[in-house]
Amino acid sequence: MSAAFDLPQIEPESFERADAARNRERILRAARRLFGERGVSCVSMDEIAEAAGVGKGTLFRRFGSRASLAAAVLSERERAFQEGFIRGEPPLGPGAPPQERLIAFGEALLDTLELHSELLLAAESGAARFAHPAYRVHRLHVMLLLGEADARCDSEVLADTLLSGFSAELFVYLRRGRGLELERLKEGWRELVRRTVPSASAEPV
Amino acid sequence: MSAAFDLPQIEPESFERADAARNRERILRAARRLFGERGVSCVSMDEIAEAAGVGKGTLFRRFGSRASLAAAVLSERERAFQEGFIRGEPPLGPGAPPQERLIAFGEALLDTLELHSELLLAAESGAARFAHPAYRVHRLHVMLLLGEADARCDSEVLADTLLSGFSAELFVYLRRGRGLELERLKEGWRELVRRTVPSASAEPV
DNA sequence: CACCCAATCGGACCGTGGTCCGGTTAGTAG
DNA sequence: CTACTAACCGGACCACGGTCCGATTGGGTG
Repeated sequence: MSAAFDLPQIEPESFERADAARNRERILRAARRLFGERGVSCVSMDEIAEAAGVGKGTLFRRFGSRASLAAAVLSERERAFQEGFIRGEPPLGPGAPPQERLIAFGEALLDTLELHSELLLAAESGAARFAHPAYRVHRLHVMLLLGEADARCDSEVLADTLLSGFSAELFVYLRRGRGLELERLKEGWRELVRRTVPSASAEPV
Repeated sequence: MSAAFDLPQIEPESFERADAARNRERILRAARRLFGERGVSCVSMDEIAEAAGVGKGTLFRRFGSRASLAAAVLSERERAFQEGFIRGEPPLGPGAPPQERLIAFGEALLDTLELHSELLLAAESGAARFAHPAYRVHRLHVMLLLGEADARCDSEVLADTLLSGFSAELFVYLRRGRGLELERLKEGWRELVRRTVPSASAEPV
């Protein structure tokens, strides 16, 4: 069922020269440090390159764009998160009814946003969000749960629509701009899922 | 009920010198023309300024940012749209049950996106979307309809969540990136509203 | 060890969105 | 008509993300 799940993670490409690997590590370390010290939005790519002791060309060759670098910094956490909802314990992982898993999934996304909204904001800039492999994994996961719960819906469209509520931009607006509590957002998500997705105990057609 | 609706539209600020007004018009005309001729994303602010016969400083003083200029170009259409759902005919305007109005509202948003996705993409860049007065009007409208249909929900959070499905970025991704038909998106929206918002004929608590 | 070439490096370079400030002008008061 | 000032004008200027290409070097081969 949920096989074929060897994730398109962002990895060191096939074979990498020793100096290239060393530079990737240096860059990631420098980025993590500067982002942590001064806030993601206050660090330029030039500064990261300099702090890493590396040319700007190298930085962009390795990571392609600012958004992509931010995503790379987050990739460890993302991998753990994916592990959690693919092979972890219920209700996030397999075993619980799909409605509950969906609720847990959204709550976990909100927790991630709460911790890393700045980085996610950078990572999603432009249309980068939808291009990123992680988004496809999330979408597939939600689609499967939706299909499991209710075969009648257009799970493809519904999955993207539901996920759009977890954009970093919206989160920052609601949380910082409007000052809403995290718990309130979670309750909103629970309520939305309860209304949208039939629970296991509901009518079986 | 839905009084206090004198919209915070983007207007010529209070009093404007004659040359300032002339320049605003020139800029808008030039922007509309260039956007139409070459595509929004292929026109720089420098080019607009030059085509309008105006300095760059003037352009930015008038419109503040690229996003804001794009929004101004769309403001006429937006005003007509607002007219439609505030004072127009049912089912978009007042008179129809809230569930139907909500469906019509979303379909109209999707039509606007279909026609102007490029401009909207530019207008929403950054967090500009939530800052724009038009967004607040849309949110208020959805909140009122939600409250009318079902007092028990957290209409504030739900309104923002539902509206997030109409971001230009998501639309472009679904429509161009994934090639989904417009009608399919509309059907997805209808289905979502049907599930989320109780119809008039449903249980009145 | 010497050779070689593909991969990598780094910093000069570009176009962009956005800011700044000295000079200019519209509109008013006398 | 003149004088005055607040608002406006324009283009030089800045920092940033991203590209390019000549110089360099890793590391396999004979």
